Amino acid sequence: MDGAGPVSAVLQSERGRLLRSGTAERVTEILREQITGGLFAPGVRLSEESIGEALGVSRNTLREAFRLLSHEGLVVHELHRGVFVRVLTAADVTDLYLLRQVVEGAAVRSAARGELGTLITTVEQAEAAAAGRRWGEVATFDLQFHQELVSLAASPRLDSLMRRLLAELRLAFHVMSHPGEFHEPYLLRNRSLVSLLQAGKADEAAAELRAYLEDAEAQLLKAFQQRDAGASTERKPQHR
Amino acid sequence: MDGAGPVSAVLQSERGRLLRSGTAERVTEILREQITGGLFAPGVRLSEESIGEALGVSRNTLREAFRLLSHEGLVVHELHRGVFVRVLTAADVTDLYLLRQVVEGAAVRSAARGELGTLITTVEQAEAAAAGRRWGEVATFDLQFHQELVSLAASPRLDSLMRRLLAELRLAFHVMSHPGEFHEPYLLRNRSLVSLLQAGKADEAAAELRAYLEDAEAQLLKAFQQRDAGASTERKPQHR
DNA sequence: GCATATTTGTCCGTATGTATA
DNA sequence: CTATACATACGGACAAATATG
Repeated sequence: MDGAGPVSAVLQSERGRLLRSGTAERVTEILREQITGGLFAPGVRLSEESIGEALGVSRNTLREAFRLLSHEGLVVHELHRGVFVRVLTAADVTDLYLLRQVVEGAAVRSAARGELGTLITTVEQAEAAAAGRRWGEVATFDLQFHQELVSLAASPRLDSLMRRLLAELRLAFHVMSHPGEFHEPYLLRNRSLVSLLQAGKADEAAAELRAYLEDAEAQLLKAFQQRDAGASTERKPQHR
Repeated sequence: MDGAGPVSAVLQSERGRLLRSGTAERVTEILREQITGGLFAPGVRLSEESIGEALGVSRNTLREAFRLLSHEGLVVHELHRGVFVRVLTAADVTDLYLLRQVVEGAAVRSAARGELGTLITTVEQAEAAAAGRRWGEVATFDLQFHQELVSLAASPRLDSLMRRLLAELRLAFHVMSHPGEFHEPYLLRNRSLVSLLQAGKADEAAAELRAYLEDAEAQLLKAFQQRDAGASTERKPQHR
């Protein structure tokens, strides 16, 4: 056997030991990482039996994890059909970037000179990764930068909202041919954004952010248009 | 027996018939209504056995519903201790109103003259309820007004975010002696808000909204301070 | 501090209904 | 239309942690 797919047996080694945060939570984290990481392609059905067996958890526990992921929007639950990795549409991308504008915009305005140290560190890590052409790390640090940007607002709910937003966005990145390189041209803007924040120029920082988001959205939408244009001719059974 | 508490046996009559949206979803809706409606006091533990028996569902199904409610912030899941109705703090109130400012503010700005018809209707329903001193309806229509305000932004994610925000907020309202009357003084502001929107005066509408939120937050915080001040002397076992 | 009872966490087996080949 | 696969939901079981006396 062992044809369980991309699901690793991470849990197996820890099974039977004392559980710090509950099996369902850990299963949720693992699946979230697998989904946002692209190991499960959008539209793929997540079988209760195969995944449950691969992770060594019962279907009951797995279903609890599915409920959480469904609430986060990473999977879609269809009654009596199962859960499927979310397939984002162009409208979803537009909506996600509207949310980013609202959330990050508010954070920038309220973050006139907070603790910018971690922000600067992250920018430099991203630049170093880009210099080494490690695109995967570039993407990670870029997203981390914007997460930290929101954290300046010191709002727990904005933080978790942003975390979920970025998780969904990672689903969108996978429609592009080179998701990692996507982030590279925006590093300069991240840099100038922190400079403006350091100088206390909140309005200009907000404008810089808006430009960043508009360009990124446009670039993503272009990739989606290409995908949707080729979807009619190619055989890509969306799962039905 | 029948000492199952405030949980009605709504499900019982429908059991066995075809289920349109899954038992777990329906249990979630029922419990959400019971919690936000105040039938379960904040801090109360939701027993799997008693509630499962009262609703006529198995523990597994109930636990799926608990996961959803936990993700919405209405209940808190403590490992090996169970789920408890969320007890909001003053910091939570501040955070919730920060979110409201961000979300509703964005909606007002982007909603320069959308479809204001439903909004006006809701304002008038609220005013009629206030005239009849039906405070429960006043509260319902006031919240509905703000939900519809956000819907002007035409963003599915902002809509669901606002819905969850207001559900959490209803938890906060229950710390006041007369939660219903709380909303009455703000109806005039809702009215003037739509007038400003109709006139296309987006900036003034945003200012009116801000004043609304600041006053409401201050009033809520005052109630929380009274609660916290009396909490030390009275015996109110927070569940531990 | 200890022994006991209660409750949650997790798994398993199974019956039923729904969707799909 | 039938058959098969799978999700849905239930109920029982046991271990582990917590609450109680």
